[in-house]
Amino acid sequence: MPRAIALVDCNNFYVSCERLFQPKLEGKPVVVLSNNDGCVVSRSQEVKDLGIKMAVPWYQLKDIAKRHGIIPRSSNYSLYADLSNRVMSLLSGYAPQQEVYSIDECFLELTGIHTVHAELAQTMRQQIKRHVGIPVCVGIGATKTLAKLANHVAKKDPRRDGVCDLNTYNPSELDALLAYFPVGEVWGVGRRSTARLQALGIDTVLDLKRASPKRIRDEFSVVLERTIAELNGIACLELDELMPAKQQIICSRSFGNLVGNLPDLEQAVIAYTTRAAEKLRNQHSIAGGIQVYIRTNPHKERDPQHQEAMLLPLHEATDDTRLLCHAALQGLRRIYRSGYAYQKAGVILTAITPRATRPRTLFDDVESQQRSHALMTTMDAINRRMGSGSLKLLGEGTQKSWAMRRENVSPRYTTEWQELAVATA
DNA sequence: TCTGGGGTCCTAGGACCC
DNA sequence: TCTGGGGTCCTAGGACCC
Repeated sequence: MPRAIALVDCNNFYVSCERLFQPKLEGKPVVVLSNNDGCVVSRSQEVKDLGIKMAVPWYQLKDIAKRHGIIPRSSNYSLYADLSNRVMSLLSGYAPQQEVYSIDECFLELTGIHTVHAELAQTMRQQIKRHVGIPVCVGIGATKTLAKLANHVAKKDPRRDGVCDLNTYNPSELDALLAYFPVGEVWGVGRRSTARLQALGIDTVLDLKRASPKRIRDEFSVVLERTIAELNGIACLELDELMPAKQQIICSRSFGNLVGNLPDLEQAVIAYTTRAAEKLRNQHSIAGGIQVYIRTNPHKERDPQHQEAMLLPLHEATDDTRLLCHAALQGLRRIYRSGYAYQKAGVILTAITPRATRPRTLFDDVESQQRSHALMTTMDAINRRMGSGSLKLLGEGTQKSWAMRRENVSPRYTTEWQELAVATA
């Protein structure tokens, strides 16, 4: 029995979440926008049919949106995360192994499950539709890369009813299918590689499957070499079940309005560092360094441009918001230049290690470490109970001139008491 | 006027060591 | 004129993903 891996992927996930609580959006062209209502990050089928591409800036669509009545929604990540958890939890019951790959998709290990896989996949789809309300498609193949491709087929071809199992194809049927898809559809082949592959005459997925692994490795990378093996049914990528601790934690955001003065940048950097430190403590880690960066808007080519980053090593790894903020602010003050209109700032926690294995040194101030830990634990507990941001450092400020714009936001139906959806059946 | 955010992996090159 | 070689660790940057 061959290896069988399924990829389950939610259809137009964010749009589907919005529709769940606003049925009047059903059948209408809907987009979900990124922070600051900047770019399109999720499109309903109606919008895809209009030829609108992913990640297009919203302001460029104002005309076409008006003509076709496209409805914009600001992104609402707490709602999406909650619905994602429900979908993943249901799917975990279908296989001995599950890898949650992103907010809207997961891999399932179906090898050794002695039912017709396509039927099992239909059962999954129906159960998720009934119990959560989100439509999904399922692709099945001998490797992750083939499962991804199968999912793509399931989504594109309406006759397949949302499921495609490539393991049921014989070799020549499979190759015929692969010859139909352009090489850029393959997982791991991005824009750059697509152009370079085409220059070598590798246009379709089948061309890549038959390409010389050695040549591809020499001219591209080991990553693409592995992709060729995966297309040939040789699994190189295993399922990662437990989410490993993050090796870096990023918190960055574009501002709602451009920011020129240092105090506002400091507020933003404190807010981002606070968020990053919470994530760090959530995974029980400490960070050995923090990088801070700021940049002007690169799209405004005529404006004076400045972008700079600085990595601050900490002489002692920590998860203390105060110490991390202190370092981040030091860095910010050194890279900041007056006279520029900054559009974005961010912090990256690096050199992350588990808190439990923190090395002890002669100079450790154990008592102050314990005090710090107690304070942070209390702060996290209060924020969990009273709502994120209830307790924070003074420097973060309360008048956020830099905060993002969200003009079309829907309520957080499932995670905030005040915004709870009331059943009106 | 208005162009996202958060990650991973790989590679090349520099610093440093013996 | 001649200017080792091999190893490790770290960082920056590229490419990709959703």
